[in-house]
Amino acid sequence: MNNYMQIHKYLKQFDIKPSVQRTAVMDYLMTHKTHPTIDEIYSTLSPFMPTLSKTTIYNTLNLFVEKGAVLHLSIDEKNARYDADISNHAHFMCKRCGKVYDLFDLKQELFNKPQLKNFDIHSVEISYSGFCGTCTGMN
Amino acid sequence: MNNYMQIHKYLKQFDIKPSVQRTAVMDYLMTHKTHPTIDEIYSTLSPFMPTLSKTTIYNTLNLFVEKGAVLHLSIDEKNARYDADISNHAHFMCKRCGKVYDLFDLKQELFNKPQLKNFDIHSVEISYSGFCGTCTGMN
DNA sequence: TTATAAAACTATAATGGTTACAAAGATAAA
DNA sequence: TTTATCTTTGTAACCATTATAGTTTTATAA
Ligand SMILES: [Mn+2]
Ligand SMILES: [Mn+2]
Ligand SMILES: [Zn+2]
Ligand SMILES: [Zn+2]
Repeated sequence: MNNYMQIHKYLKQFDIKPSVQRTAVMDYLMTHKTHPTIDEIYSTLSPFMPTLSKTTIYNTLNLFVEKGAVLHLSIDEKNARYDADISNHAHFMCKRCGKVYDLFDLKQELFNKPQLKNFDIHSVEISYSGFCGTCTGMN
Repeated sequence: MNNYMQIHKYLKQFDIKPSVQRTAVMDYLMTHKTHPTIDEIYSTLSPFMPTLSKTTIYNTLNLFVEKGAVLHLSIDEKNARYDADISNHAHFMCKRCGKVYDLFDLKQELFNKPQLKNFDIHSVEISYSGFCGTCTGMN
């Protein structure tokens, strides 16, 4: 209940009207920091909201990204992934298990490069890929 | 002629048999440093090779990427883009005109980060997006 | 409250880039 | 030349995403 209030407040900060569906999606993103796909979000929420449509998940996430409330990640070639952590940080995707990991925050330096002088930068994405420690037995 | 010899040599370095089609695609990539899409490559080559199939362009580029002879860029959400420059460098894509620009080489530092200790890194991609100088009249 | 308009949601169809598949063609070995 | 292997080709299938149109919900105001 308190949680819903917080999410409503958060959505309003980005000029997003907090419908039931939107609140549920944002709630999911905030409590699952796994950079989920549309299908993962839909599959989890659908049993609790039987009339939920996958199109709504698409619409909702497109709106969130447009309003700047969540990040869209291109690191996974197969499916778009979404991140409620809108800070600038790098990601790693494991090609074996498919998990997407947070790595480190991007330094301001990356935005001050002289080569960027004539570009109006809207966003930056740093994507590593390879095998994670769990998959290689490295840790 | 000399050019073909060079391309053949280059392909063989990556263990790729230099067929006519493969040679033409690599030639295209080397002389057009625009990070082209499959369609751009196909549209340009097709008139000169009437029997050319778009599937061959797909097969060829998948092979090149697999063998490490070219880079696959994910910066463009709509279409895959390819780069014969296999050095580690950052890219910018203009959301208005669609051009993909080379920016700067990635520093070794990006591979030595302590947060990467437990990851087996195969590749890194740094993608900026926004508006380019030509589109904003900035230059 | 009731009427009306706007916004959001839903189901389905369409789109389009990419891959799967099987047949035809080219190359290399025997 | 025969045979096997590799490459190319055309078509069909796949599948994530978007477009569309109808329905439901929410907001506005009479
Ligand atoms: Mn993240
Ligand atoms: Mn490049
Ligand atoms: Zn893994
Ligand atoms: Zn531009």
